[in-house]
Amino acid sequence: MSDPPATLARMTDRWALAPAEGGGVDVAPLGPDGLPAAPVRRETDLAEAVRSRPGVTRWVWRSTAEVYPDLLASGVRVERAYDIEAAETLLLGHEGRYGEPRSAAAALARLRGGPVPPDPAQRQAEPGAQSALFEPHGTPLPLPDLIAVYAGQQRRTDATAHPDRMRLLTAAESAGMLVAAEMNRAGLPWRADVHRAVLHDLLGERYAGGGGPRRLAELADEVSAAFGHRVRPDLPADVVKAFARAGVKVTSTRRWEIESVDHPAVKPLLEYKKLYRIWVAHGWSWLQDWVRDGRFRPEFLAGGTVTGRWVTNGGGALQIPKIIRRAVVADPGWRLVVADADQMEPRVLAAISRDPGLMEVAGRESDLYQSVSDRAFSGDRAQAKLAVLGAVYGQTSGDGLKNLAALRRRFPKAVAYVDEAARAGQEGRLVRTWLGRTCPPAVRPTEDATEEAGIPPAQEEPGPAARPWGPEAEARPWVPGYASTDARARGRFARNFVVQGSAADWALLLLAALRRTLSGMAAELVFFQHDEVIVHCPEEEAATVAEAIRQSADLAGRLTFGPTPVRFPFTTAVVECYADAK
DNA sequence: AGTTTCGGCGCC
DNA sequence: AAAGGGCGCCGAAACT
Repeated sequence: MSDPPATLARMTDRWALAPAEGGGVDVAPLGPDGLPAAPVRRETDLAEAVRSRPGVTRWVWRSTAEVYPDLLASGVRVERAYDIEAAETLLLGHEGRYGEPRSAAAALARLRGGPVPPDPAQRQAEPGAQSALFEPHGTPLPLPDLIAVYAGQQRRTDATAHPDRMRLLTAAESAGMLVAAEMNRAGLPWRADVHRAVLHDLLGERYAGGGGPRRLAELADEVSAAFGHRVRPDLPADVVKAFARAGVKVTSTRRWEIESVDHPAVKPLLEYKKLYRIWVAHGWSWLQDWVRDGRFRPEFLAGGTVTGRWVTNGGGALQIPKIIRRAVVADPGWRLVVADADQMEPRVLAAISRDPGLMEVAGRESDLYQSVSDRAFSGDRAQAKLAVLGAVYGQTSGDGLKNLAALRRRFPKAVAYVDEAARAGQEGRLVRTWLGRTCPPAVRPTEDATEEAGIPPAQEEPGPAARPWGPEAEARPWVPGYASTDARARGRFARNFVVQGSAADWALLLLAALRRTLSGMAAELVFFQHDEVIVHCPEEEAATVAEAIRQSADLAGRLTFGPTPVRFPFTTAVVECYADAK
């Protein structure tokens, strides 16, 4: 290594990086304007290029998923990154251009005025899924082109209503992608033997009658006996028919509907459904598929949803049943620090709406739902919680409405905030999180579906009134009133979006802060689920980690929402087993 | 026979 | 009592 790179690294903290053909890598330092401060250098080894420049505080690259796993495999971590394609997705959304191709190559084409290439991965996505997912190894760009896109993004960021927030958002999303890649590498400690013991305890021997577990076979027999004839409890149609023969009308076999039925088959049936679920979703074959060498390795995808929440690929990592968490056990001498944000959504609502009453309540660390109920629900905590969640989710009937009225009297600005989001969503206007992540005004069908339905590829404004979309739009033309269900659904989506999405903004900042604090330690982030993190660390680091989480939460609150009295307390447990955390 | 959708339920 | 947001996963059913 010659020494100019190291020198430059001290002068300028941002460098751009792009893998080059033949396993090499191009790097260049960036000036304050986002343009190269020195000529592009071709180097032979990606990891060495990064490792030899410890002074770089932010690496600008096309795609974290393209570059970072290789770096981690070489034992190299970076302090910060800027993910150009993640930023492009956020910027396009903010500009009301959801659905335009988001690749760096597309961004370059828009910059240069050439034909815009479609995103290859987008075509395969689910209709309307709007996944932020990209093939990690999409079209690479030469570094000078990539830098041009980056500089353009800086200008577009500056042009937003709140450039500081947008910068924070792109930085936070990029940090999330670093964390996700690191968590994917670490894996969640998982004791297969404990998992098997739990399964045996619940389900009996793996192979018994009919090839399934013994306990399921027994329960199926009990269900059949209760009906007086053979019924397969895993077939909804079978069960509905059996109830009908017994003189009980049910329209589905959903738990809440079956629960109220008075019939001897109900009890074994519900038990069967509970255990069947464990068996198919987290049973022996799941264990075989997803757990290796004492680790469960799902693939975390930051920015996998439009609200900014993450998703996982494989193994249902964000839906691990409580009972199965028994198998998540720290390594010998290590601990799990499990931290769960307390009443995150109403606290976020307080922070974004600036409702004086709700901010005051959320300014305390004590149970927020209890405080709300003391003020508006005569101490009935359960009602208060339902009312708050109903306001956030857009409940439209039942006791929720009555409770919503009570909530509105005491916390008018908070309810007005989500009401306005819902109205904007219904009317097809843009709705944003606090940091500027933008809700798609309407979900657009894929190009294929659009062509089939004879709908022109949407260029037009979303329209003053929400219009139906997709194949059924042709079959059922929109008339006022008729499609209100769709418009209302979009209203509910938008209502929830501002809260869930702003909460996701905050959670990303939390992760970023926590990651930085942990960087010199043996501790590793191993799990993240919306408002909950797990850090795996040596026993002696546990107290430090717990404190780091608390401080990171405070910092994230201040960074995300600016000066606010709202607090974001965590319930933190230091345990050997995840199941013991609650 | 292979692919997509549905039903139900797990998590937040 | 019964219902509102976001996801993923599985087998069965429905389809091509």
